[in-house]
Amino acid sequence: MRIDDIDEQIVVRLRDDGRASFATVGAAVGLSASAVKRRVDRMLDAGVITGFTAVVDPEALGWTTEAYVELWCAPSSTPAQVLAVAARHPQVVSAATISGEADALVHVRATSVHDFERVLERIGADPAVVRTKSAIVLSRGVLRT
Amino acid sequence: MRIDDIDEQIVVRLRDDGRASFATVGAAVGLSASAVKRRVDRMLDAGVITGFTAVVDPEALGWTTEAYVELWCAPSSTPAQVLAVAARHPQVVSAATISGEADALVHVRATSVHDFERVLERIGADPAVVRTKSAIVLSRGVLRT
DNA sequence: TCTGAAATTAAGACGTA
DNA sequence: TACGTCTTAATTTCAGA
Repeated sequence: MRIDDIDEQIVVRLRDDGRASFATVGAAVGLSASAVKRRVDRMLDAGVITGFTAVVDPEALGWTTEAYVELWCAPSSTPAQVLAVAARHPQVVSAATISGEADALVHVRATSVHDFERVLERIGADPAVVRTKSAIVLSRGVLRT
Repeated sequence: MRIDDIDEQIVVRLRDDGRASFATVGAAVGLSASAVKRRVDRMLDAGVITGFTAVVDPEALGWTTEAYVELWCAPSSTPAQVLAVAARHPQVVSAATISGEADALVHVRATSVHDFERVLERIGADPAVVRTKSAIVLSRGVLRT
């Protein structure tokens, strides 16, 4: 899909405030509300904008423990299978196969260190996973997801 | 702040659709639109809900290269300083200090491998950073951020 | 792309339990 | 304190130019 300059400006405004009215966005980018809506609908259809969401403070909801886990997978299993293993747990925020020593990197948010330990055990217990190596997050710098 | 069961349900709905109307959310959780609005406003004030945003497909906007970079920082510098270094680059999606061997882990999105190399060089050139070790993302599994 | 009208929604005031 | 209802202003949505 073709994204022009105005589309990008619209995306920037909507990332900044996902509930901004089309009229407000239009005023900022120099279009009418309906023109903005049509562009947004088009980007939603094309998958450029996946959707809208509320940004929540994990700590406030009790997700106080955060960690990154490197995964080594068995020779007989594919990294894709390992990702599937990770995705089964609701504590897994993201998972990706990577270059380098480990095969995959998993981002986990748990309600406690104990909760994290449980997830780690379950992931490690899967036959597709040979070894794990985890690093607990001490403090957050940026989070621009 | 006290979050009750209904608040959590509201958060779930708004995470699923950040532009859902208060009436729609209310119908789902058994409240009137104004009651939902009051609760959402309260959660916004309390910082439980940080805001609303459009979820964008990075690939569609040209951010095709993704990587994780481990950082080792100089003895004279604090991990917090290292995070600040990372945060200066718009390509840095997130940064956190971690336990384990490395001092920090940085999540980067760049427009190309070349673009990523440039960021990596700049971060590595900072006096607070002693060493970096990066892993390029090969494929994404989940991304529930 | 804009305009304009109809339907929907947001936002706030008011009364109640 | 928290809820629902009601009212008004703003917004969305879709038609047509």
